Amino acid sequence: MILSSTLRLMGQYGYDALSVEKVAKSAGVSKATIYRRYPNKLELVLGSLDQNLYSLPAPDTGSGLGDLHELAQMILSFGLNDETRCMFGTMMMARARHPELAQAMHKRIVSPRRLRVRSVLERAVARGELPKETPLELVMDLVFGAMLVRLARGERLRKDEARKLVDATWQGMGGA
Amino acid sequence: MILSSTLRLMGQYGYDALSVEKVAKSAGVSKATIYRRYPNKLELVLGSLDQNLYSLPAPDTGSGLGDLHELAQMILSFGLNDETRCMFGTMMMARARHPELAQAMHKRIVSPRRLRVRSVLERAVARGELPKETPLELVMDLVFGAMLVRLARGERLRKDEARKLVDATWQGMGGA
DNA sequence: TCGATACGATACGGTTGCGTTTCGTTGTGG
DNA sequence: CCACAACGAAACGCAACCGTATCGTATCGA
Repeated sequence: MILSSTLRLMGQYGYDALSVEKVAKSAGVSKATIYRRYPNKLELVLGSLDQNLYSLPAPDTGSGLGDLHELAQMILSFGLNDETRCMFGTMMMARARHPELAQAMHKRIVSPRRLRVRSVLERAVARGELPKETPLELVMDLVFGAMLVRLARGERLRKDEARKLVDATWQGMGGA
Repeated sequence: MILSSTLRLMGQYGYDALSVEKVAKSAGVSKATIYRRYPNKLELVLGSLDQNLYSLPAPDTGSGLGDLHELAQMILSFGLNDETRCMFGTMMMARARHPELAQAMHKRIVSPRRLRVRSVLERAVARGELPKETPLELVMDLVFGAMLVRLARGERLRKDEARKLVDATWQGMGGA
């Protein structure tokens, strides 16, 4: 409860504006209890990241392009909200003043999702749907990035735009 | 001096961790002087954004693809630093709790750059290098987004990756 | 029943920061 | 030379927050 409240409030306020008092009140817990379990605010937040790690389903439509579309729709449905924006903003800001936090957020939030997408792409390469020399990191950056930049601007990505985005990236990489 | 110091410290600390005292010390000015000119911290920051607006040069290599490469290299050289990351992080976080600030940052930092890229793309369409129905916003999101996501992860984009990125986007959009 | 452990409520000290106020100083125009 | 405006230095009240400490209570096993 403490950790999930922490995570939720992180998505609402970000690290700087998150206070242990808020977590305590939100979790229905005394502040002392929090400090008995976590030595300080940073460790509390790190703990909350360790506990609840986001995940992405692993689509398997039979074709790499189909899988990519599936993933894009998933992200579109669940990953482009205010909490995600706040999380990413916090991660970007944290890299300068709380590198530990930025690293943990990357490890727990970004990496798992990227691994999912990477496995989809690797399967596509193994099938011969994408050239062997395809720069997979770049493909992921294109897809994730386009969504992230929309999120940053506070504008919604439409479904047809997401489709076009994946198609263009796929074709631009020489996909079959 | 006040406004430029504010802008510089914004790129260093972000909005939350920016303090008027820091601005005063950095600008060699009394805190009272700042409050004589700006009613509060938010207005001070908004003023600093109005004063100094970032810009991008307008390349003209003769071909749309060449222009895009030029722009990408520009962004790569000057736009992917810690300050930019902090600014973007602040903008993303601000959208929830200081919409005014997020809007101002978008207007002063993001929009000018996007307009530059858009004019390059429109010229390419006019030349027939890109299809008339090309979704220009999406093209920009792909290019900017891929760079932004690298910035968010704290990883550097290599020059050859930037080239590949632009090439793939161009080809994916059916560019000539 | 008893002792240990965890807990909630609460207050505390210390720090930081916002925005205000006071007061003495500087400088500039008339 | 003087009046006035702008300024710097410094202190202030106020609030938020971090992390600690105190104390009374509840729970639970022996």
